[in-house]
Amino acid sequence: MDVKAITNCCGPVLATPLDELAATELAAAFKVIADPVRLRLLSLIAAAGEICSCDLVVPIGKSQPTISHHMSVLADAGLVHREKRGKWAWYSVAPDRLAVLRDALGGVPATAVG
Amino acid sequence: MDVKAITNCCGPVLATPLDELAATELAAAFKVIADPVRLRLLSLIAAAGEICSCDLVVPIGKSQPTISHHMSVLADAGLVHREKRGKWAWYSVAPDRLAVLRDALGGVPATAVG
DNA sequence: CTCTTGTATCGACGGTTGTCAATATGACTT
DNA sequence: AAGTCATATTGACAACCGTCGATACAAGAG
Repeated sequence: MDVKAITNCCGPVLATPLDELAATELAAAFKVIADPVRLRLLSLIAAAGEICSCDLVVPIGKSQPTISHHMSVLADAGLVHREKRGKWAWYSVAPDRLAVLRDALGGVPATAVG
Repeated sequence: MDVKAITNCCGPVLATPLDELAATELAAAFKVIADPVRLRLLSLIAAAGEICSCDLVVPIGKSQPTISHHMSVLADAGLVHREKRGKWAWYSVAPDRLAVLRDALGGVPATAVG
């Protein structure tokens, strides 16, 4: 998917007028989570705290290359951490990156609370 | 895009194990806002409070059919309200629908706070 | 070093999506 | 009724994305 790391590029959508660049960047970030397999992967990993890639293929029900592909997308976006231990790849979620997307949807800013 | 109305289908992604159906539904909802033009349309409409469709074509810089298409996607998802007055179509945002998506991204659950 | 095993990459295919030109629809005006 | 203007729909095309089989890469075991 040619994914870039999710950054806190812009204020809340409903509060800030988005220029073309910011909108493109934010849309690309939302595309990362706009996929059922990746959403299930995220919730699986979050539920386990930390999980081996080998334990993802069966519950998701997709081929190993497909899982690997989606995990690369999530990792490139910074939504999960990847740590290789021997032959295995262990993943954990990066909740702060998800929070960036949540903050873009209005609501309470992460730090700049008055 | 064959869009369905965004509903509060599932708990926070990082808290709830998503089954296949819920994940598909949530992913479809995120796909609606995973587009730069639609994000800019949302922020434009939010900034104006209420805006005529005729005032969207020029600032976005896309053809009239393209704008109309994106507005239909947003309206079908329930993210904007459409009101026809004579020849014109007036749009306003539905912040509660965006909030559904925000709540799915973890953070504070809407009601079930301990 | 060779074999096995877990993971990543490559190449290809099918379905989806954003875009526009052309056209249809619907509403007001004269 | 005919004309005009704003919006919606249709059809077509190019680009993109998810998927898988085949294969390459990497790390431990024997």
